[in-house]
Amino acid sequence: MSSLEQQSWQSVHDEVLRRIHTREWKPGDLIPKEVELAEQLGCARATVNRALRELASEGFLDRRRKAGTRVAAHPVRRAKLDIPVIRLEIEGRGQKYAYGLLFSERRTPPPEICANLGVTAESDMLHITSLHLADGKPFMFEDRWVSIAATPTILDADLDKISANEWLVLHAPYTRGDIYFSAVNASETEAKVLRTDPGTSLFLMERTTWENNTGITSARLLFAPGYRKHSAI
Amino acid sequence: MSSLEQQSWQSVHDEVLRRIHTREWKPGDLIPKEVELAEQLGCARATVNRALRELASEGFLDRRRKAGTRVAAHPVRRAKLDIPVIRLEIEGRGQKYAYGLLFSERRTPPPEICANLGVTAESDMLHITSLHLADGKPFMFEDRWVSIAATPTILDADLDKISANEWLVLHAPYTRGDIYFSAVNASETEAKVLRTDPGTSLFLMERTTWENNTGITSARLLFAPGYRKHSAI
DNA sequence: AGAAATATTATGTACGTACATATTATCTTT
DNA sequence: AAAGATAATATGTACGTACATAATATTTCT
Repeated sequence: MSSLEQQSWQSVHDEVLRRIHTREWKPGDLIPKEVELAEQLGCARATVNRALRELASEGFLDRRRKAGTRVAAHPVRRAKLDIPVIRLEIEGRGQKYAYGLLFSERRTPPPEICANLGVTAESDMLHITSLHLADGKPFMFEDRWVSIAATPTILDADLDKISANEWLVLHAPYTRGDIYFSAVNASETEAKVLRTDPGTSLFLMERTTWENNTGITSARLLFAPGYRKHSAI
Repeated sequence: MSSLEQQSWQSVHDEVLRRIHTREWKPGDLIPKEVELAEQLGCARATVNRALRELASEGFLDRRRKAGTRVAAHPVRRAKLDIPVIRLEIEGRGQKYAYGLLFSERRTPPPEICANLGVTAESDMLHITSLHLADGKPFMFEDRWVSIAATPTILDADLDKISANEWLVLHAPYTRGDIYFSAVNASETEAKVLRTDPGTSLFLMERTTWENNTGITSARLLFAPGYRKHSAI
């Protein structure tokens, strides 16, 4: 509002957000163009541009060349979800992390894994199941398939010492990934591993990652009862 | 790598990411400073700055003034989760949206809501339960508390026509919010509303929002069996 | 030697200019 | 009037310069 001296892109960001919040600019409204705002607020267009770009990426504004900038008609909130290595997630809660490899086998994948990763049924893959513990209690059950063609060095990794989860993050960065969150009833075996009862509701995270259209790994992460994933917005 | 003519911040972004992916720069490594990179890649420092800033916000780099820029030692993936209005989520799937108000009452909140929103037990609040349907089938059961002090105009809203979910997004923008994702077993009443069996595993989203430390609303969104929340990464 | 003051440095940001690009608006042609 | 070509325009981005800021490194003081 006051066009005093130095303006930072943060202050422009906050001022625009204030006008949206107070409904001075309503959803769907066309807001002044960058040059006008810069003049109003007493700063350079680059500064306004940075602020508006930020607000657009946060979902508050819709911007299009020539058409101008509008307040988002249907504000879509973009939650930022941190997906850290499981060890760090557990240690971040102040709990002691432990890990146990349950099973590891080199074989060809079942149909659903082929479909997920886009590989053939004859692919050379590593199938690993493991359990992550927090303060000695089962925390997460990991069932993972890794393409050996995409990451041959995983055969040298000592998966008794370091989890596939962590090894992959450090040695096989990916370019693209998918995550699905859902809820499932524990099967007999899942319940046994996680020391709970069959039928208990469990939080499931399914992750698939690619490096330039080459499927790397597909994992099914099943969390112990009571797990909650948090996100600020 | 080739320091030819025009360079865009995107190309710098991709080149740096390539060096991280190929482990030319390993986790923890200090990378060249902005001026050096700009020289190497044949562009202005501002361009390098934009690219590195982006990579830092994506979690690939850690940057500190004077200390320089390092490849993130523990890559934390930041998934971006879109939280649209339920109506749009359903329509986006190509299904027909419908909505029914189950219950609406003006009363004082129970202790857990007070704790969530940071309000007193004598607060004037609106308690609303409703059902969102996709193609005529129950999709999501919403149990919501709204602070009347924070948003008095909600008393004028016709909550038979527009859901509280959608009304609040359009009329009560918030500055801060929390989301928790988890899995729960359906209770008797929840199962009845969502037309499933008690004990079925359900995906739960708990949202609380504030406007400058004033609690606005706290909602419990319970999704029908089979629901999966997707996120690209 | 240890503490405090000072210099150094890499990132952070602001500004003005210039040009690119996507889209809309306008004008021409048929 | 419909279709196609052309002009106009708001955002997108690149660059160079200048200065701010935070953190580290160095020097000075006790």
